[in-house]
Amino acid sequence: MARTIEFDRNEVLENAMNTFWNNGYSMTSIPNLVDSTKLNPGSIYSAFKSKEGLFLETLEFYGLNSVSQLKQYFDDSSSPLSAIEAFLKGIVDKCKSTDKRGCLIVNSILEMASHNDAVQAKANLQLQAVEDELVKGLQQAQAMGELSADKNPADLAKFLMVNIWGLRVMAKTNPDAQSADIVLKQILEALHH
Amino acid sequence: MARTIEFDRNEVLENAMNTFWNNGYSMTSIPNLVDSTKLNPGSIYSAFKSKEGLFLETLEFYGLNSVSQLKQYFDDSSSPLSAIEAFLKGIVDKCKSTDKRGCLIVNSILEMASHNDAVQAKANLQLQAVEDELVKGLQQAQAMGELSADKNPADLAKFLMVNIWGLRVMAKTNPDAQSADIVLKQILEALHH
DNA sequence: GGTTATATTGAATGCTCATTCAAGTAATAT
DNA sequence: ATATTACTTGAATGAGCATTCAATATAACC
Repeated sequence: MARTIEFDRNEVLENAMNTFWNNGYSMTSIPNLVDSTKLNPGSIYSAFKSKEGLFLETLEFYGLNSVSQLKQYFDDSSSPLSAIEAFLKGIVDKCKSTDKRGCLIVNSILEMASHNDAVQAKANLQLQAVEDELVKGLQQAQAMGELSADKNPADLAKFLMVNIWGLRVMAKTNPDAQSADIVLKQILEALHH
Repeated sequence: MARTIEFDRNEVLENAMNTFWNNGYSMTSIPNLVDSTKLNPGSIYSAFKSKEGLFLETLEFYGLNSVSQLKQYFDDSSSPLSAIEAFLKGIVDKCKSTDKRGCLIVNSILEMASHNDAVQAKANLQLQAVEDELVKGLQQAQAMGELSADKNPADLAKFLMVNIWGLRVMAKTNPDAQSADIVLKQILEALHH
C-alpha cells in the first residue's frame, strides 16, 4: 500500500546523539545532522518533526542507554556496592580519557533547560531514573550489611548524583590524569565511612 | 586631541555578563547585547573586537568577582573552615532559590570549552584560582588544628570543587528545596570526618 | 576657535540557519 | 500490472545572525 521507511531509527538516533554530544544543541546545524545521519532535511522533519524533536528523542535514547549500562553493572558485579563503585570508576576513567564530551544530559541541562521546558522535563526524568537505580542498589547493599545501617540510601544517592555531575564537569576541564582518582578515593570514603 | 569613551567598561561588562549568564553564549545575540549594554554594534566591536572578545572579558570579570567573594568569606569568618562552610552554604542557598543560572564558568565550559581554546584556558584559570584559595584555607585550618591532620588539603580542595560543580548542575535541575541541604550535610561530614 | 584624533551611530552586507514543499520514487494490495 | 499511499529528495524560502563601515559627533590640544 505504501512505501516503507528506509532508515533504521536507532542507527539514526545514535548518529544524531553523537553529533549533539560532540557539539551541543545550538552548535549542531541541520546540515551537520544531514551529514551524520545520512538523512535529507525533509526526512529528518517528516520523521522527527523538528530539530528539537530529534534532539528530545536523542536525549531519551541516551538516557535509556545510561540506565541500562548502570543495570548491567549491578548484574555483572558480585554485590550492589561494588557495582556502584565500578560505575563510578567507569565515569572516572572517562574523565582521564581523551573523550571530553562529558554527559549529554548534564550538558543539555546547562545549555538549554532554563529556556526549554521539554528538555528540562526529559532530562530531569532521565537523571531521576539513574538516581532511582542508585537508591535501589544502596538499599540492597544496606540489607546485605554491605552499607552501614546508619546511612540513608536516598540521601546518599543524591550525594552520589552531585558527585557524578561534578565529575562530568571535571571531564571537560582537561584534568590531570590523577585528579579524578583523587576525587574518586574521597567519594568512596564517604560511601564506606 | 581626541574624543573620550562615554561608557563605563565595568558597567558594560556586568550587563553583558548577566545576559550571557541568563542565555548562554550561543543563545545570546548581538542585538541582545546591544539591548543590555546600551552600546551599538559598532561600539561593541571597537571596544571588545568581537562577540567572543566581549565574552572572554566577561568571563574574567565574573571570575575575579567570584574569587574576591570567596576571599570575603575568609575575611568575614571566625576561622578558615567556617569560611569554607559559609561559602558552600551560599552555593546551596542559590540552589534553593529561584536563580537557576548556576555558575557562568561551569556553564561556559560545558557549552564551549571543547570548541574554543581561549574559553577553555580562561575558564580553567578562573576555576584554578578558586581551588587555590580553598587549598590555602584548608592548609590554614589544618595548621590551626581545625582540620584533621591526616587530610590532604590539595586533595580535599579538588573534592570540594567537584562537589561545587555538582551543586551548580543541581541548581539547574529544579531540585526539591531540601535536596541541596541533604547534599551539603554530607559534604560537611566528609570535611569533618 | 580650528584641527585632529578618536568615539559613536545604525544601516548595509553577506552568510548560515531551520524549515518547507513540489517533484520524484518505491513498496504493497488488489 | 496498476493504483495507491507514503517515503525521499534537495533546492528554495525567509528570517536572523555576526560583523563592517561610511558618516557623524565630540573632546582635547594648540
